[in-house]
Amino acid sequence: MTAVLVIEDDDRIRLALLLALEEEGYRAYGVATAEEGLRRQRSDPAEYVLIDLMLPGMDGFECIRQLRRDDDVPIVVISARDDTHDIVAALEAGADDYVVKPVAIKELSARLRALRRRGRAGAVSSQVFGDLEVSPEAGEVRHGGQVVPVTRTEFRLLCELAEHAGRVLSRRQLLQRVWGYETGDERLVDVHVGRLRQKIEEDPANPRHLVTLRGLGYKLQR
Amino acid sequence: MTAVLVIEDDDRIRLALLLALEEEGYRAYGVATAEEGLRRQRSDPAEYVLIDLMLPGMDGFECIRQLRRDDDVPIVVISARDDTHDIVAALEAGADDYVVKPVAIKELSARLRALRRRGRAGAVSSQVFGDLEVSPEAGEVRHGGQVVPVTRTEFRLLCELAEHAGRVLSRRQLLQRVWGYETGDERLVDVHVGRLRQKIEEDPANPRHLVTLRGLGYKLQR
DNA sequence: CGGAATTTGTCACACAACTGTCATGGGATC
DNA sequence: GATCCCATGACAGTTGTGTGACAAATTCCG
Repeated sequence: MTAVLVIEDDDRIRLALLLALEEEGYRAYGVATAEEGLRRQRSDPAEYVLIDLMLPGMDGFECIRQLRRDDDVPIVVISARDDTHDIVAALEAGADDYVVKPVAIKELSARLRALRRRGRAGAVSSQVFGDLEVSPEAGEVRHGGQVVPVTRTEFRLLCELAEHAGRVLSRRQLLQRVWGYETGDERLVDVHVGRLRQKIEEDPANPRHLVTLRGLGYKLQR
Repeated sequence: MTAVLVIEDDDRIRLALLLALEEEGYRAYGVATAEEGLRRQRSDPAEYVLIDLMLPGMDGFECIRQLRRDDDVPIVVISARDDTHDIVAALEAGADDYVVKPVAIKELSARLRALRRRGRAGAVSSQVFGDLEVSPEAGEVRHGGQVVPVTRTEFRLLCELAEHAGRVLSRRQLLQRVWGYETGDERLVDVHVGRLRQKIEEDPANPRHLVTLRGLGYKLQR
C-alpha cells in the first residue's frame, strides 16, 4: 500500500489530512516537526511526503532540502500562504508540487496520482514528450523519429529536465545538478538551453517542449 | 515484422492509424470492438495493442484487464480525454502508456519504441546488426557474409557491446567487463575500438555500427 | 625448444568538437 | 518608458577522440 508522510504542526489539520488520505486508500502517518519527519523518513520511508512550510524549529524549506539530499521521494508542500516567493523557494528547495490551504482533499489526491504517474514514467528507460524522445540508456535523443546529435552537456541537461518533466528547475538547480557547480554564472544554463533548442525544437524561438518560465527557470513538457 | 493491433470503433481514426503505422514500418490491423480485439489477440497475437477507451459494448478498461490476464503485450491507450481519472484507471487496469487524441504518429511511434526497449529480453545466441553478425557461441564475426578474423580481445569487446546493443557503454564499464580492470587507462578501449572498426566497418572513419558517443562511451547499433 | 608471427598495451600527436565567457540586442514586466 | 531578464552569435581555450608507431607479451609452429 502506498504510504504518505505528513509533516504538519497543527494537530487538527494533520489529523484531517491523515483521515482524508486513508479515506483515499493511502497508508498515512503524521509528525509535528521537521526533525521528526526526517527521522521517520530515514527509518521507514514513505512514497510521498506532504509538508507544511511553517514549522516550529527547523522550517519546511530546510526540511525539504535535507529530505532531497538522500531521497527522491515526491514532496508536496502544503502552505497557508499563496505567495510566489514561497512557491519558488519551496520548488527550488526540491519540492515537486505546491497546494494552498485549505486543501481540497480531492485535489490533493489528484496531485498525488499525477505525481505517481509521472514517477512511473520517469522510471522507464526512455521518455517521450510529444515528438521528442530521450533515452538515457541509448544515449540518444530523437526528434520526430530522427536521432539528433547532442553534446554530453546538452544531454545531461536534457536528462535532468526530463527526469523532472513538467516541473520548473531553476538555473541554480540545473547548475548544481548538471554541472556540479555550487555557485557560478547562471547565464551558462541559458546558453546551453539555447543550443539544445536549436536541435530539439521545431521553432527554437517558440519552444514547445523546453520552455522558459521567466524569473523561475526552465521546464520540459509535452 | 512487428505487428500492431488497433482497437478503435471510429472507422476514420482506425484507418488513419493503420495507414500511419504501416508508413512507420509496422504490420497493422484493426478491429472495431473490444470483443473482437480479444478474439483477434488470442488467435493471432500482435506485439503491441493500441486501444481506445470508449468502445461500444465492452469498454476499454475491461478489455485491458482481460488482455492482461493472459498476455504481457504492451498496451497503449488512445483516448480523447486528457483526464487524470481515466489515465490512472487505465494504467491501473494494466495499460503501459496513454496518449491523447489527436495522436501525432511520430509520438506514437516513439512510445512504441520506448515500450519495446523497456520490455526487451536478454541476450540471444547470435545477433545481427544489418550487415554485421556476431555469434558468441560460434566465436565468429561476419561482415557482409564474410567471416572476419578478430582477436580474442576484440571479440570480447564486440560481444560485450552486442549484448547491450543500442545502449551506451562507458570506457570504464568496458574496461571492467572486458578486461576485468577496476582501474586503468581508458584510452586502451579507444585503441581496440579503432582496430575493431578497421575490420567490421565499411568506412572505419564513419562507423555505422560501432559508434562513439562523445563524452559517454561506445554503442553498437544496427 | 626457439624463432617468427601475432596480439596487446602505451604513448604522443593532430584534429575536431565542445565548453564557457562575453557582448549585444530583443522582449517581457511593472 | 525604465528596468530587468533572456536569447543568441562570436570566440578562444579546453577537452575528447582517432590513429600510427613501437615495444612487450603471447601464441604459433616447425
